Formats: sequence, C-alpha cells, structure tokens
Amino acid sequence: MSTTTLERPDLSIRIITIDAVRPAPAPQPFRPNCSACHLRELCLPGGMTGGDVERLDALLFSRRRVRAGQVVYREGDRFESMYAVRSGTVKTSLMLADGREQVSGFYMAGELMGLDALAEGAHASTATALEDAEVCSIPYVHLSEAAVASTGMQHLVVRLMSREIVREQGLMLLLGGMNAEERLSAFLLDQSRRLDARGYSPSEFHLRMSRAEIGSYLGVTLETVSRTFSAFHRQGLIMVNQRHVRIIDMAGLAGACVLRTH
Amino acid sequence: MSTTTLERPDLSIRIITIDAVRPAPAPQPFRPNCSACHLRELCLPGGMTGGDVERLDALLFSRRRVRAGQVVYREGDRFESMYAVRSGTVKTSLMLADGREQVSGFYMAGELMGLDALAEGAHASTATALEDAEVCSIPYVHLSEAAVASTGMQHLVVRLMSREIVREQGLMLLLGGMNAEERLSAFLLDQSRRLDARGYSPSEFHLRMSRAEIGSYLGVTLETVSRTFSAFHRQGLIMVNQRHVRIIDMAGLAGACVLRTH
DNA sequence: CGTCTTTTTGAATACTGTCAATTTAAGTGG
DNA sequence: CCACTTAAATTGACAGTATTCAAAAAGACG
Repeated sequence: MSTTTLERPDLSIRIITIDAVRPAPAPQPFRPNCSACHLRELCLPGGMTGGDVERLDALLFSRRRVRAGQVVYREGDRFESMYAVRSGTVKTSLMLADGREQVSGFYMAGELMGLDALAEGAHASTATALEDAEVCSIPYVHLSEAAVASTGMQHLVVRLMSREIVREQGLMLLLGGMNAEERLSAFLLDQSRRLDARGYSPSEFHLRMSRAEIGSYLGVTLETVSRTFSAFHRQGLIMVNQRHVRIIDMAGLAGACVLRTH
Repeated sequence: MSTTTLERPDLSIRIITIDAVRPAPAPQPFRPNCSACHLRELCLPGGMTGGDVERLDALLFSRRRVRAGQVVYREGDRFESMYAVRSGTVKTSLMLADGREQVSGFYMAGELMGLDALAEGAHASTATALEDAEVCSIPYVHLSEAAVASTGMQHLVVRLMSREIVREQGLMLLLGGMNAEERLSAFLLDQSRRLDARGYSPSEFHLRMSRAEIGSYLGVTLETVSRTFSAFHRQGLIMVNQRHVRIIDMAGLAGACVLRTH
C-alpha cells in the first residue's frame, strides 16, 4: 500500500515545564474568567446575557493542567465539580465487571464533562486526558448557589444536561442500528463537525484516540475499526495514515452513514 | 414445543367509557396532588421534604388518559410539559431517516418522560402508550418558577436529568458490548426489578411491548429476540408464552448477563 | 369464521469477532 | 545516533453470531 503523506498542521508541541520534575503541585492559582475566554461562545456562557456571564466569573473556577494519560476525575469519586475542557482532548470511560474499559465519550475544547455525577453524588465515569490538556473546574456548590439567584443560571444547567441526554440518544441510535461502516462514518463526520466549530479544518485532522478507544466507543473491535478505515481509503472516501485523516469525499462519507435496513 | 400455561394476574381490564364515542375532549379537569398519590415514593416527590411536596401540589398538574397506541407527545412538538406515568406503560421512540422507528425507552408508573426536550425546546422523541395509560402533565414553566423559590425543587430537576443520563449510559454499555442473550437477560432483569419496585411479582409478568419493539430497543432483530426467548426456555431459565414471562432461574438469567469478553 | 398481525422457526448469507502474524511507529538506553 | 524494546496499527484466515428471506403457526379482532 502506498504511503499517504499528509500535512500535520495540528501536531501539538509538548512543553516540558519545571512541573515535570517537581512533585505534583496543588492546583494552580489560575482564576480564569469566562467573559475573557476565547471559548466563550462554545462553552458554558454560550447564549448567556452579560449579567449571567459576570455571575459565572464570580464562581471562582480554577484551571488545571492535565498531562496525557492523567485522570481528571475517577469513577466513584465524590462529586464536587463539573469540568469544562479548555484545550486538548479528554475521554470518559466506565470500567466493566470483567475489567475491560468502555469508552463513553470524547470531549473537546468548550465541552462539559461530569454531568452524570449529579444523580448519585459520585462520578459515574472516569475522565482521562488523551493528550496534554487544560480543564476548568466548576465547583458545583457555587454553581448551585448562583442558580438560586438567577433563572438564567438554572436554565443553563438544565439545558446542558438535556443536551447530554440528546447526545447519548444519538449514540444509542448508532450502537443500536448501524453496521461498522455507518458507525465509523458517523464518528468521523461528528469529529469533523466539532473540529470545524472550533476553527480547525473539517476535512483534515489528527485523531487523538487509539483504534481500541474508537472501537470501544463505537461498539466494535479495534480490528474492525482498522479494516473499515482501510475500506474507506480503498473507496476513495478518505486518506488515512495512522491517526491522520483527510476526508476526500465528505458527501460520500455521509452517504455511508445512512442507516441500514436492519 | 409444549404450550406453557401461565397464570395472568396482571391482565389489564379495558374500561370502555363514554369518551370512546365522543370526540376527544379537552384535558380532563383532574387536579391530582402529589402528596396524596400512591406513587409518591417512586415518582417526582421521592425523597422530598414536606414543604417541597406542597410546592409540587401547587404546580397544577393535570392528569390525562391515553389509550393504547395514542401519542402523549410527538418528536418536534414544542416543549411545554414533562410527563410522569401514573398507570400503564409508555414507550419513547425516534423516527429514523429511512422511516424506521427506533425505540429509546419504556416507562412505567412513577417514571418521568420528556427530559430530552429541554435542550432544544422541542421534544426529541415521541411517547406512545403501549396500553391504556394515565399520565400526569407537569407544565415546565410552573416547575421552573417553583425552582426559583426552592433549592429543593432545583435539585429535583437536576437529579432526575442526571438519572436519565445514567440510564442511557447503561443502555449504551448494553448496546456496545453485549450479545443477544446478554441483552435480553439484561432487559428481563430490568423489567423484573422495576415491576418489583412497584409491588408486582418480579418473577412473573406480562410484557406490554412486541418482539419488534424489544428488538429495536435492544438493537437486534425481532427474530433474534424470539429465538433468544426460546433459547432461555430450553435452558430452563424462563417459561415464556407470547408476552407472558415467568422467570424460573433468576440467578441463571443474571449469569447470562455477564459481559462477554468481546 | 375469516383476515390480519404477531410470533415462531428454518435455511442460507453476510458481517463481525477471534486468533495470529506482520508492519510501522514510538520510546529507551547504550 | 543507532540498536533494542515496546506499543499501535494493519492484514489474513477462520469461526461464530446475527441478519435476511421465507414459511408456518398462533392469536387478536371485527
């Protein structure tokens, strides 16, 4: 097979800081505020009025660096904060009875994690950074207090949770009624759309997750993921080299996503 | 195959009322109150303090009868109310691009539907009664106003939504990593547990949904559902005759539910 | 009682998982 | 910088499971 050459405009540069040799320090004293954040439109404050954004700023978020492979929160941890991804990519996963890992989501800049924790007061999944990342920690007690004062804040929380419910419904459809090609094309189109919304190229990107993680998320084996990538390549829909993907035929890929007759 | 005879303690009696021949009347003037409802513990008020239950009573719920096959709300309808099932069974489903129906949930007495509507202000699924049923309609504007006054009410909504997220996560695990036998045993055990919580027999019950609906929900074909029922019968785990199920070996059925190695 | 729907069952096919080997990339230490 | 080790991805062969197509049986309903 010919070696596919792709530009790599999105390779992250690992910044080796002093932190790497010091023992892990306490959360950094960063006090980011939402009104100045470049993710304003995508993240929590999206669609909020000025007054409510100021209320968000008053919640004393803290920002935390997470290195590739490190955990943001762990399944079973007492619920204290929700987390917004500021940079990098994070996966959430559940540990199954037999010790295997089931990936339940991938989160990009501006997306919120940890909404499944409110039911039981403990996190229902584990969040792990797939690359060096930054997350904003949103203390729930503060958010909850703010919601008492402002209906805008109440609706914010409710809308975010409802959005998560709808997201999971989409995944259920995918897992319930699609074959391997449909699953992978839906996955690639979803990635493309979300990267596009963040100002990256929708047609050429670098996947931050392994074949095994994609497979777990999509409910197929890593071998099937790999084979399906190759099949798309042969069909001229994409160019793929390891984790680098270039979508050649966006419409064709969308066509592969039509639900099968079942 | 031998005909399995089962008692049917749960056959519903169709009450034919005058309503059946009159044109559909406006929602009945029932003003049920939560504090007197026998579903108090299972439903919205579960775990609430006296004051908050009184606030629920003040929300002016209305109760509505729904006949088998009728729709409670439809995908795309503007979101005005959430619904609690008071009696009967309701399914929620989504219409796929190719016209097929994908079942996303089954709801019993005390369970809440319509939480997926808050994100977009429109219902994301259609709720259809599987048998004659009664639902309580909970106007969201009233609930929202009550939440302004009471943190207890705020937490109620948030907890309910989080619970729905966790429910869907469980379904994702099922769809993502289980084979047909594991799916059906998980389904039967879930039905058993929920019927048990409502005071019905956990070991013998009447399914209100068709094989096709079960299959859609579990992500397999109706033929596979039927075959798997027969297989469980042969294995001595259950007795099954059409929609009547008696669980013979609860532990054995739970054993069939262990996640496969994948 | 006949019609329609639902359920069951069979046979053949297609798809995906499993096992195994190879290739490629990435990381480590001399 | 290179050899070595480890991990990730690809590919092939085969087996197993679920789907598809088809037909028959059992209920439901007017």
